[in-house]
Amino acid sequence: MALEIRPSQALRLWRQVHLDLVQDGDADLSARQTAILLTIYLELPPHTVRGLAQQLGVTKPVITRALDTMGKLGLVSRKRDDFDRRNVIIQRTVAGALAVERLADLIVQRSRELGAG
Amino acid sequence: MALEIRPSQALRLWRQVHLDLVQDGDADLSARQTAILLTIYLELPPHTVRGLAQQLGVTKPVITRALDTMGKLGLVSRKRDDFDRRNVIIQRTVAGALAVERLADLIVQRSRELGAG
DNA sequence: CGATAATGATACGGATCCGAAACGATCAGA
DNA sequence: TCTGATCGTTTCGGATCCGTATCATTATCG
Repeated sequence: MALEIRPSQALRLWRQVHLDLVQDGDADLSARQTAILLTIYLELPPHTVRGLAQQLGVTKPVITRALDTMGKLGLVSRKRDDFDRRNVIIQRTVAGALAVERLADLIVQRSRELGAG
Repeated sequence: MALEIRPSQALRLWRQVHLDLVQDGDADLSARQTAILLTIYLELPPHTVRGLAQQLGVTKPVITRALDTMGKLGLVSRKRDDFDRRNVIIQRTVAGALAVERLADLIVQRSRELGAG
């Protein structure tokens, strides 16, 4: 079930999708923000600041700031953990789910357009 | 010759490669910088500031700044066009070619590890 | 020559991000 | 209770980036 892709195809796919993301006018996320967003939407909850920091190998303030930014964009939301009020649970949103879905469709579409390369 | 990939696979690939890029410690490039870098290394030269700005749909200072940053990282270099000294020709470098090659290998490797998803 | 156009770089104010350190709030255990 | 650990946030100085506007240099053409 492994995906068969050649290096030149991989690069063209990577370039084209990034071009689309830049041109779509949506606030383009940094690599870190992208990794955080997709981790939240692909991995099993619950997600915490500390957990995300560990998975990404970055410090906690990086996560806090990324959540601030993506929260303003409506891509994620935060909620105190009622069982341990030190924790913050990061939650998905409708807008975030839609954005992730759009990204998936974009990658799929651009990969279909790849030639033999 | 189209690449068969499902949305969930696309997202897992996107996430994993971004995780790798963040963790590799290399200065992670923005979406714009990535698009610029790959355009320089995939499209036929010569590349100019103006041409890149048009292809990306951004303003010229964005390109100038990105070239400053990537120049410091050794990923690209600049050279005056001797036939029209208003132009600046953006050139590839050995370090840049290596970085692009590493990115390609990373994508290929991670795509091989995808399950049926 | 002189006027106009084109190119890439720079100045500017504002926004964002970084890592390190410190902080307040909360929990756990003696 | 109270001491220490844990959690997420905030602060700090410094760096980067943004878009707009402007700049110096160079080319083009009358």
